Amino acid sequence: MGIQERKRRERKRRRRQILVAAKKVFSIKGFTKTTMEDIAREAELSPGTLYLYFKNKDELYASLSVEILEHLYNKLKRVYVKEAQSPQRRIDLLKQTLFEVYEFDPLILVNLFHLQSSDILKNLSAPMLAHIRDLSQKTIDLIARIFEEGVSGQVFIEKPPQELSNVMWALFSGIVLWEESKRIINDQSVPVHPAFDTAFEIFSRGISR
Amino acid sequence: MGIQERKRRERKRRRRQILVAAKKVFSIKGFTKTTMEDIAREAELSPGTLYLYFKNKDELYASLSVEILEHLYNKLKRVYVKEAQSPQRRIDLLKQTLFEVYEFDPLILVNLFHLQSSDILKNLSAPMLAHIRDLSQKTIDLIARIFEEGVSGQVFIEKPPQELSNVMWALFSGIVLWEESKRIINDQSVPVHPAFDTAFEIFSRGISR
Amino acid sequence: MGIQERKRRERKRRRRQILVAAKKVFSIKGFTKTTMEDIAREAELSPGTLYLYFKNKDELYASLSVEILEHLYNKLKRVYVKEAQSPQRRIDLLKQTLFEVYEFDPLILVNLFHLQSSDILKNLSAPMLAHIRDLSQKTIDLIARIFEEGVSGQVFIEKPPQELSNVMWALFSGIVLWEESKRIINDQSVPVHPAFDTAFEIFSRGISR
Amino acid sequence: MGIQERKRRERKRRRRQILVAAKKVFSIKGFTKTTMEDIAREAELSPGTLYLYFKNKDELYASLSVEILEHLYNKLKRVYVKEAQSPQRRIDLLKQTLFEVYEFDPLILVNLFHLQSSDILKNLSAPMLAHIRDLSQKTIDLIARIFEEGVSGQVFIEKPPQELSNVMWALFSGIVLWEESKRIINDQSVPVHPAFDTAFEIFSRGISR
DNA sequence: GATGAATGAGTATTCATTCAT
DNA sequence: AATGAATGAATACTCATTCAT
Repeated sequence: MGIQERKRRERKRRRRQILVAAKKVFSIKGFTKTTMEDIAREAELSPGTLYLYFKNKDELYASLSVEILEHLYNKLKRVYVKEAQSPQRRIDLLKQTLFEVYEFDPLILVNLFHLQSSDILKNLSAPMLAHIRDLSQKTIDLIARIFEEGVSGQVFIEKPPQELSNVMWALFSGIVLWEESKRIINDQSVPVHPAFDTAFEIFSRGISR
Repeated sequence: MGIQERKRRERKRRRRQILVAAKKVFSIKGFTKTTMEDIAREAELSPGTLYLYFKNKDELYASLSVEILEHLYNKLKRVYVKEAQSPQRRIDLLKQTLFEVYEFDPLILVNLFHLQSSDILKNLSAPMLAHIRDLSQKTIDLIARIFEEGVSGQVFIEKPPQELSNVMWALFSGIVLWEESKRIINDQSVPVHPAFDTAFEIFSRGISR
Repeated sequence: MGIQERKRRERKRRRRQILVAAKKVFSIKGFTKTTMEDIAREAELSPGTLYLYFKNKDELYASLSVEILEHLYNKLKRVYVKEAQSPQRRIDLLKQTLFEVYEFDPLILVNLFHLQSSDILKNLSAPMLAHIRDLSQKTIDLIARIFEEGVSGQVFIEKPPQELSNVMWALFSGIVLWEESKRIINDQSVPVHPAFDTAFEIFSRGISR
Repeated sequence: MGIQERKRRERKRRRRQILVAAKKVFSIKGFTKTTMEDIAREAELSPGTLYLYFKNKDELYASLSVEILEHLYNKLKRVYVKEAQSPQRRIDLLKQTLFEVYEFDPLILVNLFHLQSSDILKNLSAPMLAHIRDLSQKTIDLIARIFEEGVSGQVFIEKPPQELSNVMWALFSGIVLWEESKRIINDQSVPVHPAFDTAFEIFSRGISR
């Protein structure tokens, strides 16, 4: 292992060290209330060092979400690549992958939504921004393709798009997600209401017996 | 109408004037970048006046979401109250109500998620906080009840809770919502991918043909 | 006196209060070592207040020089305007004016040189920058005209060097040097005004034909 | 040549390499905006190395001016030393020398003025400071002597103003101004050398008896 | 009630300087 | 000698909030 390689690894280790500290502090104090000094202290580094690895606070914050998105995308690629798999099997793997991501960071949704706010996006470097856009686009495409193939292979029923169904579904699920996020943030053991198991089905299908 | 009453109305009018201005500025500049002076200017009032009607910036921001939640809850109450209605009809009214709310403020989801962040919650007055908790609990209960009655009346199929299905569903829908929010924020007419119409169904039911 | 007028005066008084404090601290500690808090403390105001009257530290610094330039220009205008005066008399008044400026702020040359540095110029607002350029151009033009007319009218008479001539010569040449340094820094090919060839002679010798 | 000698030369070469880089970057970005890393990059060295050759940023900056002052002083010494030369010839050589310095660094006046600011002087090491004071004193003395002897020997003859006289005059007066500004800043009662009363006349007119 | 000038606490960011390798 | 990663002190500037009028 050359000296170059050793340095590269050392650098990666530091980056990780900072990200771990940042994730911890952000999830406790929230984005605004967290100071760069808080993170530095948690990482046992000086404030200045943080800026050797991340352009600014926003970019450090965004990097946390990017990490998970990358993980998700790479996992999904592997799900999709294996030719032999049936659409049904792919759905199962998709679910499993999503759950893994969730276990790694239960706040992923809250963070992604916050990342979306113009507050943060405007301070990111162009490459970082492009990377995020590209990554989320490819992830969405991949997920969509899994379902499309199921439909075209006639394994899944094709359901004609319903007027506004997506938006309404999004609103409905958003409200439930909001409940869910309260549970996560406050770390209370209040489960989502069980009635929603049925609700999701009905609402998204627009079907009843 | 007594002088007391006139004052009360005047006071309500001012409050509304501020909320309208706040909503406008917040949705353009985001929470952090919006200053109290921005809002004051938009409302054609002085900064000091804002504090006669709202305890602080966080409480002003939260009030916007509370307004919509109150609107949603009141609508849903009316949906539920009418005894004669069938569960199916109630679902339809629920969808319609949600869409109304969406039209009133497409950013509602983003705002609710932001409100959830500990950043803001910690600055709210106790009564305000209690009000929000109460309101969201009652709203969720109401929605749940609509589905429960459909199930107990055997109008809807009862679906046994699947292990983790809620969480996975939330993750999946969260990612799609994230896409949707990009569309709203950037005001582009990129619709959610049509494949998701089928995806929602499959994913939430865990069922295929 | 209306309320408007009273406010305008109050505002002007505050501005002056800040400038006086700034001049004092700057001349003791130099530009870089002086902090905005130093100035605020000296002016018995809070740091934030400084920014209600000056866009930033650079603009506050520049305003000090602008003030003197304005004073100089206005004095010189009066010198020039009185039609009946002889060129000789105008030279005397010019010397007197320069000496007044010197007495008001002996550091004027150093400040003008520093102001000239790209460090500061780049942070000034466009109007401020334009004002400075305009003011210095007009001042230089005015001085040049005084000598031109004396020469073309062939009215100077010889006199022995006067006491203080060095200081006055320094002030005069400093202004021309300032012009020259601008030329050097901006790499523009605007030569020093040719009238100064004669001006130097007359000014330094106190002699004319 | 011993190993000692080789090392000494190598050391000098590095020093020069740094000064060349520093001069280039300082003249582009100005003192404050130039970082030590900028200079290191330009010199193709590491930041740490700069500190092996210069105590700190201020001392590096000052060294640039010292270099030129040394050059000027050495040249002038040679002008003066040759006994046989006439005062007139000495004036010509003085002019020529000043112009050389000007060509080497047109920003010399600006730099000297900046060096004069208390900002920088306070950070210099005692020997460096003494060296600067000594050097400038001796340079001024030398120039003064040239004029004194010309006057006392009654040997100047009249000449018409020469091309470039403005620039040369500026250089000359700049040095005196620099002296004058030191006096002002340090509040010392060292008057400008009286010989300059005559010097100004001769130098600016290009005339002698 | 309304104002808006003044406040001053709070923080992201920079960069000269150091020192282990 | 040279490196350059790490340091951490230093500070301009912002803006939510207050309060005398």
